[in-house]
Amino acid sequence: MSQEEILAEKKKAIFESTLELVRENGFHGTPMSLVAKKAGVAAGTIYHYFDSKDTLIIALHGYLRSRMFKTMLDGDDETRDFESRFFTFWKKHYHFYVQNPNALYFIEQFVNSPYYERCPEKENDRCQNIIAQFLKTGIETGVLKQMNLKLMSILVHSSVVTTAKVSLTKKVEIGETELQQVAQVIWDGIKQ
Amino acid sequence: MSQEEILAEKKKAIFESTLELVRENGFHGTPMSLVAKKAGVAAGTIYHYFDSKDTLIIALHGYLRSRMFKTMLDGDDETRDFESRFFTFWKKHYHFYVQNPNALYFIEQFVNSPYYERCPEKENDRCQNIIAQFLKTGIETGVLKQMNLKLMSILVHSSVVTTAKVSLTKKVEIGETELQQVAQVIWDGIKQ
DNA sequence: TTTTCCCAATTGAACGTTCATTCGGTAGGC
DNA sequence: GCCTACCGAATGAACGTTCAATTGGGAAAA
Repeated sequence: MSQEEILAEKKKAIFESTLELVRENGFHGTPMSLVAKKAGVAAGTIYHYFDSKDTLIIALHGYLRSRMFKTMLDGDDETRDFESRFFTFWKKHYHFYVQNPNALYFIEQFVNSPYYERCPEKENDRCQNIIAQFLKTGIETGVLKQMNLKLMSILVHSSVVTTAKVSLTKKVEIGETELQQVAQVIWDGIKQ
Repeated sequence: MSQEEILAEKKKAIFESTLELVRENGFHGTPMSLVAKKAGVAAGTIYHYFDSKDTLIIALHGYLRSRMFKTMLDGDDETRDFESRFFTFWKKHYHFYVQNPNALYFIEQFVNSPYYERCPEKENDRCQNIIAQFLKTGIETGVLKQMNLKLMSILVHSSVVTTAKVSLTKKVEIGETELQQVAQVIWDGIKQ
């Protein structure tokens, strides 16, 4: 095993530990000592990889972003018609969040906190960009309404996030029927 | 001025102070000493009204809820047709959030934090209930799609919140046109 | 091949600070 | 004289961060 892989492993352990603890206890309820313990490293080790707690949290956010990015890209069959591509797309995003609840809650906490202000990638939300790029073709080909692209992307994205949160908190049982219904609502809303 | 009103004034000052500081610095970046200073009271005084910092924050959340509740109820003209009532309703909600950004950000931080788990009013979200009650008549009269009421309410509510956040962060300039557009997307999505 | 040396990785106890909370005391209305 | 509202310095625990010490693997020297 190479030096680099070991390095990556420790870093990853710290990330995973932080992710879980922040989800459970929030930013302020997550002491570095606990992060260290859960990650199986010494407290000082964290500071070998990150300058401070804030840096760690901002880095974790970036790490989650890129993981999400990778997951969300593949599996799009461009030969199919735009409508069914939209539904597949929407549901895939939904499932990603449901399968990664820790990431969802961390990110939601993060973007609503003052951390987000200081976040370098704030402007270039790649996750939003993936959606935007997809919707763009829909608008250009006249399948979707003429509308500010960014605005439409955010609306679609927020519907996914909202539905995932509803599902995870079990406020409403989300089966295949409900999933289809919600996606349909958004589709009917944006289609020309 | 009655005893009660004086009491209300100090309490309110503490609430407002907390609200502003939490919005700016997050929960963990808001020490009680600062809350006290900004509210113009002694640190100990806060503990005359609240058992702990957590209690204060949960109480503030309840306080904001009831203020929102009051604001959002009035101004509905039941004689008009359902569609235009929906648009007025949607926009009124939007404007409330835009005019109370501190409340919006506080609540968004709150509901995504572990505080929310321990929140007694978690189940009975009155704000969601107002929306639900309104949409209910729409579903019953066949103007809206047949769909889980709670789910529809949450979707509508989240679209309002999302749009307000977009507007406040100026990611997209939200004028009357854009506002109408977004409301239209949601309306087209839920209408029968 | 063996020995030496170096440096990055790692440790965890110790430090200094920050912060929530406490508490003894004052003021004033009833 | 009692009770409620209020004060703010003092307290002690918790926490982020530091640092002197240790390890181990690999490169350079022998």
